[in-house]
Amino acid sequence: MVLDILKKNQLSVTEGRKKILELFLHNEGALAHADIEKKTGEMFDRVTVYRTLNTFVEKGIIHLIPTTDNSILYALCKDNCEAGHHHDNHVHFICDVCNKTTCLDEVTVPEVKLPIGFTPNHAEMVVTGVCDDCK
Amino acid sequence: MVLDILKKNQLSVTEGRKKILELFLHNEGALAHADIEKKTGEMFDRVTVYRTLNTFVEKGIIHLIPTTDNSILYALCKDNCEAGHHHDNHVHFICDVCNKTTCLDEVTVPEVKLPIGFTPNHAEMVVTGVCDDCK
DNA sequence: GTAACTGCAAAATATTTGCATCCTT
DNA sequence: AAGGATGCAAATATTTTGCAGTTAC
Repeated sequence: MVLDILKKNQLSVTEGRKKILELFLHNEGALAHADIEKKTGEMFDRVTVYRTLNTFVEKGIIHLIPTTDNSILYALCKDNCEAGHHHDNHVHFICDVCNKTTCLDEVTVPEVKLPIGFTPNHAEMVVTGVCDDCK
Repeated sequence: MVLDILKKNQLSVTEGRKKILELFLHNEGALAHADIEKKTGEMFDRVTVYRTLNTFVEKGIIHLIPTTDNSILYALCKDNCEAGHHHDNHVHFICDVCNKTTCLDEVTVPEVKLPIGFTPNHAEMVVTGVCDDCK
């Protein structure tokens, strides 16, 4: 699985990439850079984590989730993402209690009617509240 | 106008707060910390800008706009915001060309049906594309 | 006069870059 | 073997904190 994804994206298979990609595959929900550092411990250099995450975003393996604090959240993209162009228009849910972010893959971002003159390209939606685990 | 807002929120009227609030009032769209520093020049200490923005957010004078890069964008709240609880559920638009962020006050965030177990509290929506100025 | 706000210095944190070395193909 | 990925060091950028001095009310 991990190998398939890396190869499909023409990335050489290294320990760091394998490990970080596994984290995303096993960990339902989104991860921040800090989460990944915590989960990988002393395994890799901090810089490697930065570079790996950037590479994954560029290739369309993971995508960015909008946040209001100044943090960057990453989550796995579903099948139909291509490099540089994502089609992941599903809603993201951030739990106020456990702070975990979940991709609601089955909930698509609704269309909205924009004022005259505005041409939409991509829409993101984030809902906060209480998640299934914390209810 | 500026004075009214500050007094209504029980904030003492200082040069920094007046100036920064004016920036938001005159500058349609959203501002990042860096924008404000640029526009105020050497007027205030960098730390004062940080503290002022935090104060404004706490009081509900401005609100945070979700972004996918790790930056914090601030925009004026409309009338019905209270300290600690915003009712600004309008859509934000970020232009791919000029990069300006606009509050689409007349476009409200649509409701979405969440999976069972999830209880919504607040929803944010960001649309990217080409704005009225750049079309 | 007192409480609150500011500026400065410094610490803590986060991110980027260059380069030599190592690993993948 | 060659190109790409990594680790380390260091430069940059960002944000927070403490404290003394100043200002608003």
